[in-house]
Order: sequence, then C-alpha cells, then structure tokens
Amino acid sequence: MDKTCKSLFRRRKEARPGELICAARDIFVEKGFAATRLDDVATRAGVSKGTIYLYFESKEVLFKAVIEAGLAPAIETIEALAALAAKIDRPAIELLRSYCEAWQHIMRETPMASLLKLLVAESGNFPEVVHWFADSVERPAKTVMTNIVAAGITCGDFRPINTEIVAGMFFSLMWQCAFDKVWCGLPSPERFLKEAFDVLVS
Amino acid sequence: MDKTCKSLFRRRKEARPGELICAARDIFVEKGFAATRLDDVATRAGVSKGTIYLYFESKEVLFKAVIEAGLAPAIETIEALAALAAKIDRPAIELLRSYCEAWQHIMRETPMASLLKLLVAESGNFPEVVHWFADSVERPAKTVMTNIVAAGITCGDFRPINTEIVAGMFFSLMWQCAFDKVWCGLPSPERFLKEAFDVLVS
Amino acid sequence: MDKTCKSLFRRRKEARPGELICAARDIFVEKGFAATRLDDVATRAGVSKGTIYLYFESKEVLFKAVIEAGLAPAIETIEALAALAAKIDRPAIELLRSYCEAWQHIMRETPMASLLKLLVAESGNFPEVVHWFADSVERPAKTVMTNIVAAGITCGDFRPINTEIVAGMFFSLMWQCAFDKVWCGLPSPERFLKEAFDVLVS
Amino acid sequence: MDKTCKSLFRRRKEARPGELICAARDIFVEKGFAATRLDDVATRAGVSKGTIYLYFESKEVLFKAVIEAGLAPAIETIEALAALAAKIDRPAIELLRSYCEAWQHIMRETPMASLLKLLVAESGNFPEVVHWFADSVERPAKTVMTNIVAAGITCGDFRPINTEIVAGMFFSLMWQCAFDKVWCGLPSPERFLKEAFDVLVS
DNA sequence: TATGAATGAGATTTCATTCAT
DNA sequence: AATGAATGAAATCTCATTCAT
Repeated sequence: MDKTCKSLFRRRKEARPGELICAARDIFVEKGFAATRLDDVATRAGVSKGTIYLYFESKEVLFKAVIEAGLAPAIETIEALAALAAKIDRPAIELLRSYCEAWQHIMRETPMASLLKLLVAESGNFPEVVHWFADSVERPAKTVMTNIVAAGITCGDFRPINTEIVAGMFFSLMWQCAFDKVWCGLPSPERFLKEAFDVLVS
Repeated sequence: MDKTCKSLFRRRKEARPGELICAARDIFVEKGFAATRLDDVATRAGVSKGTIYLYFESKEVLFKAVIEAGLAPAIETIEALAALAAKIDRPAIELLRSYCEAWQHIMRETPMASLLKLLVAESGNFPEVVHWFADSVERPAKTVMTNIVAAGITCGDFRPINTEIVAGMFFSLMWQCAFDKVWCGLPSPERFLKEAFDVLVS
Repeated sequence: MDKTCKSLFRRRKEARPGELICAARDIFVEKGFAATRLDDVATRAGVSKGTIYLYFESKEVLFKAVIEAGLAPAIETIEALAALAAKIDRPAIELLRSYCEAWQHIMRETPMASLLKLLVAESGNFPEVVHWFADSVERPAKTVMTNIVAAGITCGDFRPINTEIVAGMFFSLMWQCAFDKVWCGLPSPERFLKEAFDVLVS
Repeated sequence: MDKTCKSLFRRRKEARPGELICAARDIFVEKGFAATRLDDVATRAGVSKGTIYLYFESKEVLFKAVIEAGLAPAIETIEALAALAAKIDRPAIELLRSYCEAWQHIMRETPMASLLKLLVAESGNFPEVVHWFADSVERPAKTVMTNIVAAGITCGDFRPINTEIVAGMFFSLMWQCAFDKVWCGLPSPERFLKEAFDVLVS
C-alpha cells in the first residue's frame, strides 16, 4: 500500500470514465446509438460490461456524457473567439483569420466533426441534446462569425456580401468536415477556407 | 365477380409496397434504422406486422427499398440536367439557373433531403448503400455542376473562381436542406442560391 | 353444362383430397409435422393455400388423413393374410412365402415404409396415432407371423427357433425398409427375406 | 475471494453446457427439432431463455451439440472394439460376446437409442448430421461386426451364414432399441442377442 | 473496484388460419 | 370451388441491466 501504488491505482480509476467515453464515442459514431452494443464498448475499452455501470448509470447517460465531453473544447474555443472579437482594436481580416484557424483546430484536433454526424443521426431520438448543442455551440459560433464579417464590410475590408451567406458557407465547412469520412470529393478544409477568403476579400 | 370491386382489391395490393415504403421512410428518418420498430411501421401503414413480410423479406431489404425509391426521382432529374448541359447551344448562366431550379425541386418535392440525413446516419451500418448513392447521385450531380461553371468561366460569364469550391458550395446546400429540419438558422435554399449566384456572377 | 364437363369437374373435385394427401405426405415425410409449411404443400399440390382448408379443417387433421390413407392398403393386406392363415389346409412354408411376398408388396407399392418413419418421428407428438397403428397394423401382422412360424415348427417344417425372434427379424425388415432411404448398407428386402428363410428352414 | 465459493461458482459455469444439452436432448427426442421450444428447454434446465445463447449460438448449434455429445461414448466404444478385434489371438466367439455386451451397454447406459430415433426423424432436415453419423458410428460398427462373423465362419466356429444378414440382424437390434420406447412387443436386447447367438452358433 | 453469468423484456420473423372477392 | 392478401399468435434471438462473487 505504498503511495506510488495507490496513486497509480487512483490514476487508473480516474482515467476509466475517459477511456469509456472514448471507446463509446468511436462506436456510437460508427453505428449510432441504438446499434451499438455495450458489450462492444466494454471490449474496446478493455473492461467488462458490468464496469460501465460503475461509472454511467445507463446507456443513455453514457451517450450524453460522450457528447458533452466531446464538445467541451469547442465551447471553450468559441468563448475565447468571442472575447477576442469583442475587443474592437484588431482588424476584421485578422479576426477572420483567427476564426478560421480556430475552426480548423476544432475540426482537426477534437472529435467535434464525428460528434456532429452522431448528433444529426440521433436528432430524432435525442432532441434535448440537439437543443443543447444549438444553444451552446452553433448559435454563439455563428454570432461571432456574423459580427466579424459585418465589421469587415463596414470598414471596407470585405466585399459587401450578405453576412448570412458567408456564415452559411462556414457552416457548410463544418458539415463537410463532419461527413468527409463518409463522402469523398469535397474540398479540403484548407482549400475551402482559402477560397472562401478569396470570395470575401477578392 | 364484379370487375370494379376486383380492381379496387387489386389496386390495394399494388399500392401496398408504396404505402409501406412511405410509412417506413418516415420512421427510419426520424429514429434511424436500428431504433425503428417494424410494429410502428405497420401501424403507421395501417396494416399488421406480418403484412410487411408479404412485400419485403426483411427489415434490411425494406430499408434499401426506401432509399432506392426515394432517390429515384433525383437520379432522373440529374440525368435530364446532364443531357441539357451536353447541348452546347445554351449559355452557361441559363444552365446554372436550370440547375439551381432542379436542385430546389428535388429538395422540396422529393424526400431526398430526409434520405440524405438517413444515409449519413446509417453510413457506418450500410456502406454499400452509401457507395451506391455516391455513384448514382453525388458524383454525376457534381460533374454536371463543375462542367457548367467551368464553361461559364471560359466564356467570361462567370468570375474566375475555383470550380471545386463552387461545387462544394452547392453541396453545402444539399446538406443544409438535409439538416434544416434539425438545425435552425441556416439560410433558405432560395437565399443561398441567390447569393451564390452573386458570388459567381458578381 | 353438358354432362362430360360436369363429370370432369366432379372428378377434379373428388381428386383434390387425394392430391393434397399425396403432396402433404411427401413433405411430412421429408420434414416432419412441425417443419412442413402448408404453403409448400399447396404449391406441390398445385393449389393455393386456402384450398387446403376446403378439404381439411386443420394441419393436424390433414396429418391424420395422410397416415390413415397411407396405411389402409396395409391393413387390408394383413386381414387377407390372416384369413389365409386361418385355413389350416395349406403348408406353413407356403403360408410363410405368401406372407413374405405380401410384405414385400406393402413395402414396395404402398407408402407404408415412409409413413413408418413419419410415425416414429412424430410418436411423441401424436401418441393416439401411434396407438391406432399398433392396434391396426403392428399387432395383427405380428400375430399372423407368429402363428405361421409356430405351426411350421410344430409340424416339423421349420427348425425349432424362438418364434418371437423370428417376428422380431421381420419387424426389423419393416424398419429397414422404412429407413433405407436414410441409411445405406442395409441388406435389400429380398436378400433379407431369403436369408431369413434359410435361417428358419435351414 | 473465498476459494471454495469461487470454485462452486465456476463449477456451475462449467456444468451449464452439459445441463443444457441434457435438457435439450430430452425435449428434442420427445418432440423433434421444430416442435421443441427453447423456452421449454430453458425451463427444464432451470435457467432463463437467454442463458441458452451464452453457450450455444443458435437452436441448430444446440441440436448438433446434443447429437455429438450423445454419440461420443458410442464412438469410443466402437474404437475399443475395433482394437480388440484387430488382435487375432482371441476366438471369434469371444469377440462376438464382447461385441454384444458392448452394444447392450451403449443401448442401455448412453442416450444413443433415443438419439437414433431423433436422427431418423430429422434426417430430412439435417442431412449433414446423418452423414456424420454414418461415417462415425454406423459404418465402423458394421465393419467390426462383419469381420468378427467372417473370421468365425472361416475357423468353423459359426455356421456358414451370410455375414451381411447377421450384420443386418444386429442393426435391427439397434433400431429395436431405438424404438422400443415407441413400440411395444419387441424382444428385449438380451433375448434378441441370445437367440441371434443360437442362430449363428447353433 | 471489477467481473461476467444470468436475466427478461422486447425485437424480428414465421406461418397456420381466415375471409373478402 | 378457389384464391391469396391479411392477420396475429408464437417462436427465435438480442442485449441493456443486475448482482453474486
């Protein structure tokens, strides 16, 4: 019972929920909620089926935990962007660039793209989760974007283009990222952003 | 022995598969494949559970029939567009307008938008169906679009913009239509197309 | 409505039950009672499923009709043999030969062999039918046989061998006939009877 | 953590497949494959329906396991007899006696007789199983028997009787045992064997 | 904390039987 | 007399959840 052992044990114990969430996310994303078996989740996480119930009281709770855990970094990033955009001392074009980079980061380094697909797939079965996403992620992100573009047009940095359509284009990117494992032939995020820039700035 | 009666009876039998497909589509779209119960499909179609099996040999076969039946009109429309674009006697801008109108029609009057959502949701469980969709719908539609834009740029009607990005924008529309029952705040198809036109033609 | 037509119609109608019984017998014998589908019986008989119910009120009734119809000729033959054996004016060896020939006939020209297999297979599900068979076919046939052999031993025509064992040998033949479609390598009825004769008469 | 407890628990798990096989065998033999409900098998084994699927992946797999488990001792016995007969240092009459005793043992102490009936009943539905039986049990058993009788005739211990017919007699015994729960009035194995001995040795 | 055997409710699928035509 | 679409009860099989160890 020396300290190292105990702390190793602790770390293990504290790591479990995260391991389970990762394993569950992979399978939920691939198969959807109803078609994933907790047996498979347990196997992928390297534990027994019963262990899942030590940390999550039901399959549904596990599902919601997967969504929340996966979107947390996106929410933080959006908050940071909003703070950045609130300071009016930086040029719109630079803010747009930051926005694009942040967006690329979220799509590349967090599971958000996969979770979007999952969210869409389960939208009929978990409407509360969809609403939570709309309130916590989609709307704030769109607001920030719209504000940046509007400011850029006002100060003459951008062509006078409908801000909604630009926001739509960025959301399209989001969807494309979410589905590019499914559909081939879509432009890469980098190319899309570069071209979108051109459209805006020309 | 009465002919009218008999033909009514007959019409019933011939109508059944279509009725079942509609009922099944609605529930598959709402819940996904695994979460829909054939019991519910039967109830919605106004028949008993066993009746489904007179027309479809399994739940999976019914699913594929739903997809194929729902995408058939889209496939026909795309073929018609391709034929139209092949005639070089019409200006690119007019072809683009036809393309947009056809696309709006498909999204509004056929169940394609819903089926896209379903297809994405089930992409992990039915990869063959996804491949069939990519070959029959997505690729041909994109090819026609790309050709139209390229021709328009060549003859000076359109701004010299990357054709891929434009095609991407149109596919974004497709996704937006598919998900606008899920997510609010996206531009309407009409607005999106109008603005996209402006971007191109400026 | 001329007479020929009517009688043709009549013949058809009167032939139906027999046709159904034949079709049903073939499938019952192959699959057993529970595993045969009335759909298959109807198809084999060239009628629709509903037609079966015009002649037999249930699957079970059809099953019993199959058994009774198939064993009727055997019962008649056994009765004739019993009458023959009752006349004491003929030598035992000749009676035995008649018995063997009659037995061969039953096994070859009637569906009895198949029905025996069916009867054994369904003995747990239709005990009444088994009892009826034991009373109507098995016991009388064995009694005749035992009497013939006993008489032959008494008058010195046969070796003094236990009559029960001889009857057992003949019943073995019955089973072998019933199952020789299933198991290969059993002696043919002719050879079995010839050899059994040798054992008896030596 | 208590070892005894744990091993009791373990023993349970290891005993389950055997318990299920026994329960299933009894009902399969009584009703046939199609007519037995897994519900009844579970009840008889004292477990719930789902438990069966922890050990056997389908009803059909369970059926085949029943057959194989039930015939295993018979196969071992036949192999032992074959080894015995291969040593030429023992008189044929003694080998025959061993053969008869072994046969009686199989019929009395193993479920082989019941399984034969089941096998016959299901021969149309499980032809692979029938072939496996013919190769593993029937043919080797018959070969040993035929060899013993032929040797006995050669050395003058037995009357010169067709070896096939003798083998047939022994197989008759097999069938009689299989069906003596169904049909009454057949000689007991002991009597049959004694008389058969007399026929051979006289 | 972790296991995994066991459960049983619920899903898909089958098929004997009915009945309008 | 004949049809075959429709039914619905019952079977097989699955899997989230529990609990003794």
